[in-house]
Amino acid sequence: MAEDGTPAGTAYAVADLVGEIAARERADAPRWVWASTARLYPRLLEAGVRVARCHDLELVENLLLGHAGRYGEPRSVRAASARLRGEPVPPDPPPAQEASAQPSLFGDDGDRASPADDLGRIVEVHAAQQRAAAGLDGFALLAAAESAGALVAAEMGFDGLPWSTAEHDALLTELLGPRPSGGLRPRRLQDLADRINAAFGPRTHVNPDSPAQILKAFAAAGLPIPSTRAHVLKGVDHPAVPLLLEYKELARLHTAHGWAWLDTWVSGGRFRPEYVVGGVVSGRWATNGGGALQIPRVLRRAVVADPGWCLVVADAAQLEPRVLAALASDRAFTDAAAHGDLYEALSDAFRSDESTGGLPARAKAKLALLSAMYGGGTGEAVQLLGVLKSRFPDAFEYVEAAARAGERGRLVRSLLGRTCPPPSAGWRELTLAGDDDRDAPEAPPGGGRRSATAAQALRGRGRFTRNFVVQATAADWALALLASLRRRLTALGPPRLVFFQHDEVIVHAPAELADAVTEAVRASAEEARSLLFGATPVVFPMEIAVVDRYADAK
DNA sequence: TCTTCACGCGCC
DNA sequence: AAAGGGCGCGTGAAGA
Repeated sequence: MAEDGTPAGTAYAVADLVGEIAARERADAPRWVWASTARLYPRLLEAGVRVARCHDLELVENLLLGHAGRYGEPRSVRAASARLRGEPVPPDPPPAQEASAQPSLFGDDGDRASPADDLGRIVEVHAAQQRAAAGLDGFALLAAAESAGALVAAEMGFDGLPWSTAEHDALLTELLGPRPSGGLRPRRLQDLADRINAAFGPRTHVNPDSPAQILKAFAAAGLPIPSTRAHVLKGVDHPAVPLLLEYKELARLHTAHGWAWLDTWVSGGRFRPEYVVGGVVSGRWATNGGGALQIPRVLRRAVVADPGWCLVVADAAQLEPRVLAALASDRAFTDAAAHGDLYEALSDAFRSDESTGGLPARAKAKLALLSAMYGGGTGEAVQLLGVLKSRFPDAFEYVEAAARAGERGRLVRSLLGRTCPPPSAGWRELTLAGDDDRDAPEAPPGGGRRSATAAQALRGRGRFTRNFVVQATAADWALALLASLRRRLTALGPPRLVFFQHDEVIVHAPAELADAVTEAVRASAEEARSLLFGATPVVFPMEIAVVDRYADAK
């Protein structure tokens, strides 16, 4: 359904739906209203059709449900319609079923309903969503940005990230040895495994892939350790330790991003992951398969532009603390965030403090900020948080308030209204947090001290909501950037968004358009800033590199 | 045998 | 006083 042009809900039959959509798009580029971009848009892309704008009913329904504290309820058009009519709400079809069924292009379930029924529900649900969004500050922008993100995600999955199989294979061979046949370990890994066994003595046999066996072997050697995490191993004096550390690093590369990964995920010189918009409650994207958001740095040399093309790699510098500055409107903090290196600008506040060891002032500022946003703070960070609190009280209070809200079982939201899930029933029971109005969480009604488990649950929820307001607003900003950049790139023609990872984008573009793309990225960052924060003095600088290969960007 | 879990590590 | 957010993935080990 097109949002404008044809009167809403007027059904007319067409012989060639994809062709009709292409024609309408060329004629007046409406905002297409459909059930699910993820299910429907790939079919248009296959047919060579791209659209400028859409309204994704399921994604928006999900945002609205979350805002209402009904996170996780069915989001299909059918379910949304049933809610409006007060009818029983059907569960969402499982993803597997979605994949195997051939859905109608616009509706969410074409096999039982007539197209007219589908259309009726779409019109009804769309109208209800628009009414709901109009009453919520920022929500219309959020809905548009989420929908635009869905278009970007489908397009990036379709276009793929330029990937050199030869470079990838060469890297693996350098680090691991030649590709082994069968399920054998690569030579270098087998070599390390043998030496690890030798280091533990003739009577011990360990599989270095088994944490349990490693723990036993260290215990037998008189060196009990709590886990086999790398930072724990680093503190142990034993000849097997350096070998194990090297083994773990290489084994990780082999299992997660080795030849099997290459065979599975790269074809035709492109890595094509499936991005999942709205896959993370904070608004960050997730991916299905391929681990697109966890590509190890060492593999970035395999991301190579086509001949005559370049990669414009852009990331938002220090995005989350800048978001906090703009959210909190902390005078001293926004001044620091008004230009250049935020941590450096904050350093003065931490420089005079000699009692916290040898960390440079910039590192102290960074540690304090991260602790405030993540809810961390052990040892040195406790003291640095104190500095933050006294020098930047509003910024400090902003995240503290979010943490308190979380501990009381309340919901917190991003700037545009993306809302965290409510705590589980188990959490409420454990923490006696059913009473949202009580104001002293550490002194529960009923007298006795709260159990250690309950205290831990409270703190965990506080950390979550503390981080949520910043991470989710950063995701708001990134989505706005993406939507703006997509529009600008369309105007340029060939350049394509090929990668997006929380605060970083890669555009694949003809070399002669590198400057134009760079300018488009800067303009998009600026547009995202003013869309979210209006006239804030906080800047969101982009670090942009034009390179042939991703590895050369930093 | 299949499923689920904990672990450990990659990215932001 | 202590307090570390969000994910995906492959592995070995335990449970059904």
